[in-house]
Amino acid sequence: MPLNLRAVKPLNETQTRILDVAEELFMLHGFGGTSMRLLTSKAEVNLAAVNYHFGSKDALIEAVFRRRLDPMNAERIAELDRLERDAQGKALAPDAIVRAFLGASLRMVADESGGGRNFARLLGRTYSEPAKPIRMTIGQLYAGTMERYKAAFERALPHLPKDELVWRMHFMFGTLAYTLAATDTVQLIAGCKPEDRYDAHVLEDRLAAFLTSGLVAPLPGVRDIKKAA
Amino acid sequence: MPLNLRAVKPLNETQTRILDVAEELFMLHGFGGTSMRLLTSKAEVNLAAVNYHFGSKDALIEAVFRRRLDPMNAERIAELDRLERDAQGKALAPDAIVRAFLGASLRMVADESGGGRNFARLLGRTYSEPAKPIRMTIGQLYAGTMERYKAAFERALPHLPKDELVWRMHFMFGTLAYTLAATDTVQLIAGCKPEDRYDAHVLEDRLAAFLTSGLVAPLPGVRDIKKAA
DNA sequence: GTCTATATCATGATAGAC
DNA sequence: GTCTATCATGATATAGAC
Repeated sequence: MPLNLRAVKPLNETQTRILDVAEELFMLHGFGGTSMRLLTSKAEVNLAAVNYHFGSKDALIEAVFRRRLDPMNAERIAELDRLERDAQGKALAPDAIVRAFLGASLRMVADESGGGRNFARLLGRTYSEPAKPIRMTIGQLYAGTMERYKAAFERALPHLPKDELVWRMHFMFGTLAYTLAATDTVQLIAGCKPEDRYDAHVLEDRLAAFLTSGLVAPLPGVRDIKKAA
Repeated sequence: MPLNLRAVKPLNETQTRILDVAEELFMLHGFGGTSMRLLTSKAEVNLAAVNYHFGSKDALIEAVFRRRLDPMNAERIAELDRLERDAQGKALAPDAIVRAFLGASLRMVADESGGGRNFARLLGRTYSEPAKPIRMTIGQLYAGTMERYKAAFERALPHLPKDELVWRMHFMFGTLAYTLAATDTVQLIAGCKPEDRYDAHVLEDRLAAFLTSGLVAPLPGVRDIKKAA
């Protein structure tokens, strides 16, 4: 699936309904597990409508991601821009960078309408999607954002070797992905009060405390020092 | 798929070959994306062999997991037993518990033969598997181990509220799952030296440093204190 | 036990009437 | 734009010869 760089076209009501149902069913059953028959019947559109409006199932998958991911990454970049402007050339605090990165995802989890929440879970799951074209499409949508955040972290953590930073950012993505993918499960296990279950602020505090500590952790001992020598 | 509590039967060569190919193809293409035709032709067994030896595709999936997960969890429990015996009643260090938990997974990544490595990636991916029966099967195979580790962490981190601990353990699983699932990717990105790419010790040091810091992190500030009040 | 051949069904996509 | 009908394909599972 080649990456489509065009801006997302305005959508009519049928297209919106298809996208909404698609992100719910993809989240529940995966891409392969969601048939066009189920999708179109749930969306109350004709079986042929997906092919008419999007061209193919693969193109529909891409449209589902681009509808939310493009604005989400724009938010992340804008937030980093804002922080760097305010810092007037000083390096940012790691905690601030982490929160800037988390914010856009967690606001999506908190989305009252339900659509954003479905997408957040779908997105978390897709980091470990088996189908390579899908992983690559998502990867390309993220590439620019990743470079910006990596540069910010390098300035904030100058003592950290580059490869260690890459690993730690990877760990951070994993934590976030898994949290998005399984939000409902943990919240049940942890016995959250119902009103807090989708409170983005509480979740952001928990994640930021854990991740910031991990990112700024002292370097691993003997074995790594031996490597560095 | 109801959980099968029988011990895994000894396997003949055909069954072993089917399981080996299955874990590779499931890792590469997912469960739904792997057809019995591809699987049996790659394993050089007859199309009917899977149904003859395992009963169905779903039963094969369960067999793939039980073959490796049962011994892996036994290792984790044994390691915790050993640590607690040596500590003679004192609470364990968080770092030691983390390493005990990681060890079994990372030895699997380091498995020279390749089979264990395939399984590790498959396992990482399966934490966010859409199909609920599969998630539940895996969850049940883990349940006992989880309880033991949770109890150990509670003793090691007595100041940590229970629900915060559950979240942080969840974050830990996410990091590990994502690392297992995407091991090849990061190691390429991070530019590891080829000889270190599957060095379980180096990876354990990196993960343990990150995760231990996250687990023992100071509690999140204002908003969480407000909640506790 | 192994294999061939096949039954049965569901899928994604499309042609063509309206 | 929407719908019905249908095609070609590939899936799991099994019956029955050897």
